[in-house]
Amino acid sequence: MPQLDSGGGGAGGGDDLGAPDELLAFQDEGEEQDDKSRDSAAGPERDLAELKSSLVNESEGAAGGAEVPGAGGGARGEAEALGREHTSQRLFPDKLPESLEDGLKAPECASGMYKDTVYSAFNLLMHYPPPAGAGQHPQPQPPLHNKASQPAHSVPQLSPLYEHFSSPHPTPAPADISQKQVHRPLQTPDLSGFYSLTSGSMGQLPHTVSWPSPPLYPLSPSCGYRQHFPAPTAAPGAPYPRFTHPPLMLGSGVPGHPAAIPHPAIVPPSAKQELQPYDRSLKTQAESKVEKEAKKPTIKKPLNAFMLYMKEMRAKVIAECTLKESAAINQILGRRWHALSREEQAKYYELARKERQLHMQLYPGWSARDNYGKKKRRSREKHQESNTGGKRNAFGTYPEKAAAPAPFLPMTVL
DNA sequence: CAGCCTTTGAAGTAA
DNA sequence: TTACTTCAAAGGCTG
Repeated sequence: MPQLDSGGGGAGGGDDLGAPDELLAFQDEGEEQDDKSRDSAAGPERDLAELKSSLVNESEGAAGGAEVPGAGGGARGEAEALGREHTSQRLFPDKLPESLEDGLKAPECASGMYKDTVYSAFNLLMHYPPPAGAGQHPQPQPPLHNKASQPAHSVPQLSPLYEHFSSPHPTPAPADISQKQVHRPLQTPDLSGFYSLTSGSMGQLPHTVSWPSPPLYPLSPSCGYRQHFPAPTAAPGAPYPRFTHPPLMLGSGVPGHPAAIPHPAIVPPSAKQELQPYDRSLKTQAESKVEKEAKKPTIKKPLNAFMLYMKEMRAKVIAECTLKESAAINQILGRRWHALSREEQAKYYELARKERQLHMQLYPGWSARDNYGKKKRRSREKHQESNTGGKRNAFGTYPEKAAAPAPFLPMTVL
């Protein structure tokens, strides 16, 4: 389990999933609760569009610890400022305007959501499936995860890794995987099995997770409020919650095997990068080398706890709040994230930790640095603006606007 | 159509 | 060690 409550535990090496914030985020449970009730008291009648626009306006003006005006926003912000030491400078408590939350409480938002649970991803992980091709490996290694309840011969179930690693894009053939990915410890049955997936072939296997007992939900049907209410009304014994996964492919994952599929985190280069034969003939060797490099599929960063949470909850928020803009959804999810109980968050931290572990095993030579510069960056002006304008720094705090704007120069400008 | 927005966390770089 | 940047997901929006 994550070292969330140990206080001093943190030094777990690379495996330490306890980020600084991880602990701090839990420090004001009570305040959060209070916060929720206050939130709940806010009127649900506001128009969502208005809320969205107010979100923009307030986000722009909310830096520097200024209270965002809004229905009850001041009191809420105050409470959070008092209760959360690490977020005392943060924008997020105020960033999502009360109005937006209000809007999310609109009737269409309270339509019986949360019959699912945030537990799903974590529990799935806890039930990592034994790989279909596990038996084919000569040197079975100890499983990464507790699979006590999983019969080794059963049809592989999806792990959460599948969930978020599965890509809508066709997966490149293993042979295309760069040398780097390569040391992939494919002798590890667990891992090979985990990633022997292809999104294209998984569609027919919706996955349902069974739950011993329905938990209570910390979140209310309206967006972002904690309200313990009985969960799901699903019939006893029925799968709970239903957690549908991307389809699963039953390939072996063994290199060279026809069904072997690389890690879903591997993103094939855009087809646009493919060269026409004519063009190719014109390329110099050096250029070809560059092209070849460019063709290497990108190994994505493993998702962190919040990303996993977002991935799981996004659809619910979208359905519940009829929102589609990710920026707004992410704000809601950010609030919900902080509203989660310690235990609930811990599950995602644990899940993320396992993700990282698995990722490390799959791509021993991979570094986050590998992907640096692969995304187009914002302009320097944007960076400076955001750095002085309320965007959080590396520690999750938000610099005061009044603070002397230390001239910031990006490390690299591509 | 590439990049922005927006969130948190992990990991990288620079000083 | 500290301070900061970049990337991870996602989908509407924008220039």
